[in-house]
Amino acid sequence: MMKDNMIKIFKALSSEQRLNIYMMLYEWQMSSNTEDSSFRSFEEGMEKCFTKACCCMDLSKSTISHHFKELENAGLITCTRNGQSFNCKVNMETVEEIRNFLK
Amino acid sequence: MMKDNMIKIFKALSSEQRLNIYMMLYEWQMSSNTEDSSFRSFEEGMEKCFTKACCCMDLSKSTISHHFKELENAGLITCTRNGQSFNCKVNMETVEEIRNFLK
DNA sequence: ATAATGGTTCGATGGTTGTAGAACAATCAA
DNA sequence: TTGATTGTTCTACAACCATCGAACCATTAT
Repeated sequence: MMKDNMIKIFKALSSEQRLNIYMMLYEWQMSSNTEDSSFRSFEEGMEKCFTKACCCMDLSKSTISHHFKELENAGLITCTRNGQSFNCKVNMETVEEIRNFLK
Repeated sequence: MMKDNMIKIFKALSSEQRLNIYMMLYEWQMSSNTEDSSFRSFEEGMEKCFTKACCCMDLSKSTISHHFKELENAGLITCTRNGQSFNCKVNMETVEEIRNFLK
């Protein structure tokens, strides 16, 4: 993993709000994997995570949109449009690369 | 590990210069462990790392001092005064805690 | 005592970032 | 078609941050 990427990643996780979003996504993803989600493949990712995030957090839509883009740009999550909203999934490979970077 | 600590840590590592310093310290520490350092205990840490950092980086002393403090404040390194200069060591426990935070 | 060395602290400054709101675009429902 | 829902983009602003130089403090050497 290039150093510049690591900087982007650390920067993305260094904002309280972004870390909140990331942790929420992480936990939603974990729990949705054990719940009844047999109709939805893992690849599709969590549904309506933007909307859910907006409900949980006291921030404007534009700000939350901005934060999602930062997380995506850092490679921490991947978002795929699905009609009006989008689905989103945490990139476990990136998490693993951070762990490796830290020896 | 508290979330607030993680934010501090990520913030500390999200600056290019600070990440440079941290990586230098890390590598100095690793190499000094395998070299002839039989007279110096591990606990004492790397000697004159501030001076060494000043030589390697094109930044003013005050800026480098500031960055060292940020790394120390985040718990990533520990500095102990030794006369005029100080010794410094990377906190491996903190690295391990980041790895654990990332599942 | 005086000077030199190694870091720290302070104040200023320019750049970056987090945030909101308004206007917009795209999709869906009636 | 019209209106509602979901999210994006733009502009603006305040807060924060990286950086420097100067003045400073503490330790060591002369």
